[in-house]
Amino acid sequence: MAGVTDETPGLSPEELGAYFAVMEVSSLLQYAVDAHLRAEGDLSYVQFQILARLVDAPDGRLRMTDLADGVVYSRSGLTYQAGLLDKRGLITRSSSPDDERVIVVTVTDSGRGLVARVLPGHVADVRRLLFDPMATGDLAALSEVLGRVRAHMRATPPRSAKPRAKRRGAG
Amino acid sequence: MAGVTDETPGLSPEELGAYFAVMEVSSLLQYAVDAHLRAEGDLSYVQFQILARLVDAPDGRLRMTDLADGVVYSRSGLTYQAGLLDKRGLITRSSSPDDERVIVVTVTDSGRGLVARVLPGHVADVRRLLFDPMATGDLAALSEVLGRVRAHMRATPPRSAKPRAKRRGAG
DNA sequence: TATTGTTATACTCTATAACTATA
DNA sequence: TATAGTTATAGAGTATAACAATA
Repeated sequence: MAGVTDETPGLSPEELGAYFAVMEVSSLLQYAVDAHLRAEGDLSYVQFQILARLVDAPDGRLRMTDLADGVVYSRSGLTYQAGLLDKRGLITRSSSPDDERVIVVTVTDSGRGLVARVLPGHVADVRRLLFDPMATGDLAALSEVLGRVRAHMRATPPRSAKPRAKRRGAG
Repeated sequence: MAGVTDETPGLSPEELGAYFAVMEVSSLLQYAVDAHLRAEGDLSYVQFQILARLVDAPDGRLRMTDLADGVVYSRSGLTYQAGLLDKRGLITRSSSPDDERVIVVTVTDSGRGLVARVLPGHVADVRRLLFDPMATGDLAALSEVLGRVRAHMRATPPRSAKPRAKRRGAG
């Protein structure tokens, strides 16, 4: 892409390289991690993220909306995934006493067990691919840079952020 | 995930944070960029990558295999995407005189035009999301760290790296 | 036989819109 | 009316295996 046009705006060669590096590293990392999760636990990365969030939540419970917010996907997409996890006995769903509209998702022991089973390999993958090649100070540097970027991203809705049934002001 | 088990091996809280940051940043970045490409040029990120690679290649030509290697996907997946791009007149495909098995993919002027048209916005997205929030020195630091990681990844086949065509041993 | 690429096919995933029900 | 979630459905994308053709 370096020579696309003579007036390619904006990105210096270094920036372009950094951008490509981010995308390639994350792509390969996700590919490897996803493959491992599927092989070890028959879980997609999304499913693993859902379970991991639940395992980390107080009492292992979260509302559907909380999960949807975290995993970015649409509500119907989450319903689909939750249906699969439910069918496998990895989670349960029950309506909340406080608000009958709300569905509370809870990880089952089986779900916890599965997470515990795939986690070591998952972590090992991440370590091998992401952290092993790093030099001293790299971790701190990466954390700081990406921390800043992430904070900025979170504060800046993508543009056409469609909070589905939300968004009232702010056109 | 911090408290998954008492003996979660491997990753320190800082490493876990960095890992999550990498995945979240890349995910949001790709989501935003993909949305822009679709809106501006009716191109998926994968399709854009194919075109961008071609635009950057000598004479705007690459073999199918070269493209498949770069985009990671399966050969049939590339054939599918190439079919879509071909149908839209953004690329052409012709067999190589050197090796009749080989299909050479070439970007058309139309394809170049489309890339040129969506590139400014694409670049602007990347700048806004990835580089604007960075502090002085962040770019260099990120490049160095991820450069190392990427080099390591490239040198280390994921695992059962598909030998491209077949696999006979290893079940 | 090995390699390049296509095709047929089945499947996973995601998004949209319509719908139910609760608040 | 607004929110939480589901369902119906349709479409994009991907992987696998069988296939044809060339080396």
